[in-house]
Amino acid sequence: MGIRAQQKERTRRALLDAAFNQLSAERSISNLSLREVAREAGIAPTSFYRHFKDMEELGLTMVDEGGLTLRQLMRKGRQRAEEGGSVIRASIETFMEFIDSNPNVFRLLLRERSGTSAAFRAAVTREIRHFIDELSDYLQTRACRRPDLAYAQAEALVTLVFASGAEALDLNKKERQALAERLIVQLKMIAKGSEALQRSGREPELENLPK
Amino acid sequence: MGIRAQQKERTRRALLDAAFNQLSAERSISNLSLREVAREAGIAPTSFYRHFKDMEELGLTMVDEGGLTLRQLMRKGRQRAEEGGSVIRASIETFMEFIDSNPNVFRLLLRERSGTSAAFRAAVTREIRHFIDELSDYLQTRACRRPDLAYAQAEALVTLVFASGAEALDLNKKERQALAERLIVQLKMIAKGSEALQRSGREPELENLPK
DNA sequence: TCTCTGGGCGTACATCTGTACGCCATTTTG
DNA sequence: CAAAATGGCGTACAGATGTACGCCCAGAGA
Repeated sequence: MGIRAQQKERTRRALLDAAFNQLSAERSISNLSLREVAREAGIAPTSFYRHFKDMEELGLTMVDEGGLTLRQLMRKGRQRAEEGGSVIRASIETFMEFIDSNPNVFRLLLRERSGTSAAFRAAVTREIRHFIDELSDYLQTRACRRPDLAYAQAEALVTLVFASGAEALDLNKKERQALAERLIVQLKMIAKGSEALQRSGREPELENLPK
Repeated sequence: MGIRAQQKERTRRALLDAAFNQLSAERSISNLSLREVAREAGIAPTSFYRHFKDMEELGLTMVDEGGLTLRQLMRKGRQRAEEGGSVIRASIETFMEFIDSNPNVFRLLLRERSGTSAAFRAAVTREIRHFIDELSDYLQTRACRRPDLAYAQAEALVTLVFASGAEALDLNKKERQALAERLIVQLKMIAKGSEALQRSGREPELENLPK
């Protein structure tokens, strides 16, 4: 890569890093200012346009990167889990660690999911659907769930875990512990309930089974 | 009430109405401007301060009113339900009607729950906890759940219903239908799972029962 | 080597924001 | 009836924001 393109990529990163850096509990993408981001990145405000057309474009990139970060982390967590232990429990732990170590990235996803930009909302929704789909596949192959049940179950699991993560953001350690335990109970409910529904739904179809 | 206080209350309402009016899918509380709200309410910008110290204070009032609206509606829905039919199903229907007829109020609650103001987040969380508590009581008295199970179950139900509502905002009628059916399945899972957990948890304590 | 491209800069401008200050007019209070 | 209180207004200001325009100069390409 040319020396020119290299430098360009560098300042682009600087912009993204500056933007991520300015996120906090009190500051979301929509109240970032072009000028302030440029300032922290060490370039003139007008130079911003050499890299992004808009703050909206910057934001979309951030959402994508945030989603990617989370997805990669979960992939690792799943690997770690398959070396022994419950995949679901390992996933939750990984997810909670993510929230703990990247709270602002999680806040980003959380907020933009219901934010004022349809493009952002769609991007986050897409990201979450990835999770649901992967989990749904897992439930189909490992727990032998019917596709529709698997999807509904996966969606419920992800929804509850995500909501717990959101709530955890404002809690202290002790309260988080209680929250986590409640979450486990809720996931168990879903697991047991799904099992029950699967059984009750299967019998009428027995006569139609192949072989 | 004095003629003076009456007029004051009127413009206060005008401010709140103007603010609610400016909410939309693309516009949240945090991008309302004092000047614009005052303009739509028909008063000078500086007169705003005669009613609210801040836009923050206006916002908090809006959150409270939004929560109240929802709570009142759900109360009505529950009454309607007790005249026959499943309370849970009726609650869901009422909730979905609320989202359908007051989408911006729902968006308000949804957004501020993860917004940038701790006070707003707390207010919405308080509002949601009302629901959970009421539902939890219902489950304890009507379905004889243990308190901890009842609370976990109620929380899960509310979380899922709320999440479905949020998702519904961006969907067309057909997609909403599929979403609603999935939601029913998920709520059934939780009901059955909770039942199972209650049974499995009760037996070891049988010998300690009074009487 | 010479030319061209493009990242970065500074200046400049129009627009919007919140809000401090002081005045007026009417209601309320004494 | 006089005095105080108060909702509302207009003016004014300082600061911030996005962005149009034009210049410069280092690297890319011929």
